[in-house]
Amino acid sequence: MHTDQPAAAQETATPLRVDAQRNAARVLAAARRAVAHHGLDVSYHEIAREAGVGVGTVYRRYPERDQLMAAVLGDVLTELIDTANQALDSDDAWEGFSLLFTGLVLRTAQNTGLSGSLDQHGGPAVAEQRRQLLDLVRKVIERAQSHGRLRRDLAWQDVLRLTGAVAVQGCVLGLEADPARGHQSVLTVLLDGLRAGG
Amino acid sequence: MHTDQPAAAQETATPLRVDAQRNAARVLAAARRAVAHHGLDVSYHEIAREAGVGVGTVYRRYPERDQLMAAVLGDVLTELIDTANQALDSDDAWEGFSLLFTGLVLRTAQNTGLSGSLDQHGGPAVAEQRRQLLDLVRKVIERAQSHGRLRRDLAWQDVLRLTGAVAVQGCVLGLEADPARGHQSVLTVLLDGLRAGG
Amino acid sequence: MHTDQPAAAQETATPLRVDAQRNAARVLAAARRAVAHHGLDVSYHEIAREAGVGVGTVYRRYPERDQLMAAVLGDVLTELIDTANQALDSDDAWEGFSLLFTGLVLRTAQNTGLSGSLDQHGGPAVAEQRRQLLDLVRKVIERAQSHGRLRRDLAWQDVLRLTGAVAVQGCVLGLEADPARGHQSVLTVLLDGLRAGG
Amino acid sequence: MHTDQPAAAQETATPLRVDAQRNAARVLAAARRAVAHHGLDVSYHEIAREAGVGVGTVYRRYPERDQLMAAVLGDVLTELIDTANQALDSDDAWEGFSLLFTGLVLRTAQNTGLSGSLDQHGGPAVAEQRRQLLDLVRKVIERAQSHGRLRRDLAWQDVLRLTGAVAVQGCVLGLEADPARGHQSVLTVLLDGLRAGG
DNA sequence: TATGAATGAGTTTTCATTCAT
DNA sequence: TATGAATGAAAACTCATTCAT
Repeated sequence: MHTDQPAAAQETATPLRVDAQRNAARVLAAARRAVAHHGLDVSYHEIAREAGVGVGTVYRRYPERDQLMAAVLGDVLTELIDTANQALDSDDAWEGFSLLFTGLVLRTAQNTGLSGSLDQHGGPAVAEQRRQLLDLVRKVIERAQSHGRLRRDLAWQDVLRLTGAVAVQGCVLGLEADPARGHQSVLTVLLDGLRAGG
Repeated sequence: MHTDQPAAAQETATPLRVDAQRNAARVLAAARRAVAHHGLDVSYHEIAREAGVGVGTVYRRYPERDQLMAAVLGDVLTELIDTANQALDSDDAWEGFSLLFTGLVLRTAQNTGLSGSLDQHGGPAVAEQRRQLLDLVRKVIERAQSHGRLRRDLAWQDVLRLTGAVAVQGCVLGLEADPARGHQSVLTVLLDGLRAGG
Repeated sequence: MHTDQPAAAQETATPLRVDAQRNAARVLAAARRAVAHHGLDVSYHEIAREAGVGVGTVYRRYPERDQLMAAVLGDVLTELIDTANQALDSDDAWEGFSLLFTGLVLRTAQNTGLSGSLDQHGGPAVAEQRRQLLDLVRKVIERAQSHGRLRRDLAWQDVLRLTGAVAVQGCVLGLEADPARGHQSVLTVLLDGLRAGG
Repeated sequence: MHTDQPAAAQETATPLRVDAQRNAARVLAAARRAVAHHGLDVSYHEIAREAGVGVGTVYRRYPERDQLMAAVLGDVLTELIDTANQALDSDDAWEGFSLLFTGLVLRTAQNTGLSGSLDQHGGPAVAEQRRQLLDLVRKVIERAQSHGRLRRDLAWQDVLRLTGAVAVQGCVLGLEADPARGHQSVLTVLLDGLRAGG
């Protein structure tokens, strides 16, 4: 959980800030959980209840809904960027790719629909993170392709699209979700389908 | 679009029904479009506007929101059952499977989230259709597996889970949707990953 | 039940009229029952159901709600005018008065709230009936007073006001209605209170 | 007007409640007025307008219509119970009775129809108040009867029934209401009719 | 600064009235 | 002429957002 602690220039701030900081973190965490459970349309009341604070507190921290969602997304992106960097550091191009791909699939599954409306809004910070992540992803993919480990008949965007594979599992058919097994088998098929010579 | 025209034996029924029938079909079609565009939470007013009728008409037909959603789902299921039957009729087990799988993926993409709440509600008719479709799907999958065309290390439910693959494309990364290409490349990878010996 | 058979100049009307006439009577009777049960705000749908016809039929007969209520009131007034005439024919002034008063009380009890809005609307026919009845009532009351049988410290309007005595029995206290006994004891007290020398 | 100020031991309660308390009282008072004017079917918007608050506030206080009506009735009952207690304290049995009876008649006139649906609903608090009031009323009546001041040929329930006497004045005849005189003359007759030896 | 009561726009729902059949 | 489906205005109700405490 990465809170958006802006800069390091507030040493002399009021001591109250300790409380505030704790609350901010609580709200963000609650928001991630709430979004995961109820989707993008969670009410502020729901988030407030989840965080154990009043609605007003959530509004004080995030006056605009976009800001809150951007924070949630930013939190996810930060984690993904970490993963992508690790992937790029990996000696084996395929291993790196599959590590990243797995991460993307899993995060996506938890944050269905998130970002939809954040394409336009969401602020420059998130946009920058997104650009950064996409750049890393492209590099990981192209490295795997140039090493002959990842099929080349796909644009890197197509690979990214497969990321949503487990987002809504058999939704129309009302298949009961089985996260544990489900994700694994789905990933196996996807990676087999993506591997060069597959 | 399959309207719920009960039986074909009502030539002598009240003439009133002509209008009603037309409207019922219009409402259902509008509901499908509205749900596809605006998600499960479309307002009745939106559906009415889309159908070109008054709100009251939608309410007369579907006093409970669940009933309406069940009808929409039922409509989708009917189409899928048709596809599944065709798939089973196909001489080639793999061809049949890929036909059905493609259909499932595409329908799922259009109806993300639908059915979620219909597991509980939705009525026995929808439940029956669901059971029927799942049975067909299982048969198509097992036939392809027994013919050695579909990898055997997957339960049929896992195959079904892959169905959601294109539901939310690269959602967390806010990749612009490119339906035309997107679906095709995703399907290629999925089918390659699923084919026996993949 | 007195239907509003307008004039006698329709001997050559279409034979369909038999049906219509029957329906008109049914609707009026249903309206009286419906008003008695549900109050002045009964829905046309309720009346139609009670009458066993479609709503449209009720509307054809009474396009305006006032017309329907006026018809119901007219029906009641006709009966009361009959009673008032009998009262005036009675040899004994007190007996006549108490006969009429009893009738008024009982009718009123069944038609609570009726007429409220008909003061303004309701049409000239009802207004005429009302004038006629009030005139008769006044005569009956004044005769009883001049005969020394009815207390003289009351205006005839005050007597009329007592008519509502049983309209809403102990309404605020939610006393279960006991029509049979209730009306009788209430009437006894009222008549005792009204009798000269009471 | 008795607001439901629970106890008098909350001096140290949250200061928030000051506003809320004021609004609660305002809403209840407005509801009484609104019900008196427009009947039991007043819309929540009307009550809100009358109270000078938003609809939401009325809903927050009374999520169910029954609750609101129960509160209104409870308010009336509280007043009547006060009156009944005073009546019982009176030295003169007849004076006490007529005081209470007058109060009942007047309140009833203002709250016609109220309570009807509250027989079933309304909650245990209202039921208890009702029981309490009925008990007091019975006592007042029986005391007046045992003192030979109130006619004995009436059950106490019959006396109560006379309470509705002015609820709907001359309703069927559309007599213009004249509250000032009307109530007085009606009461005179009723009390004369009720007095022992009347 | 945190709280949750208040607000009112927007949605859901009902039902009086019209009108095609 | 009778019917009841369709209509849409108005009532009931929810909930995102504000703001007094």
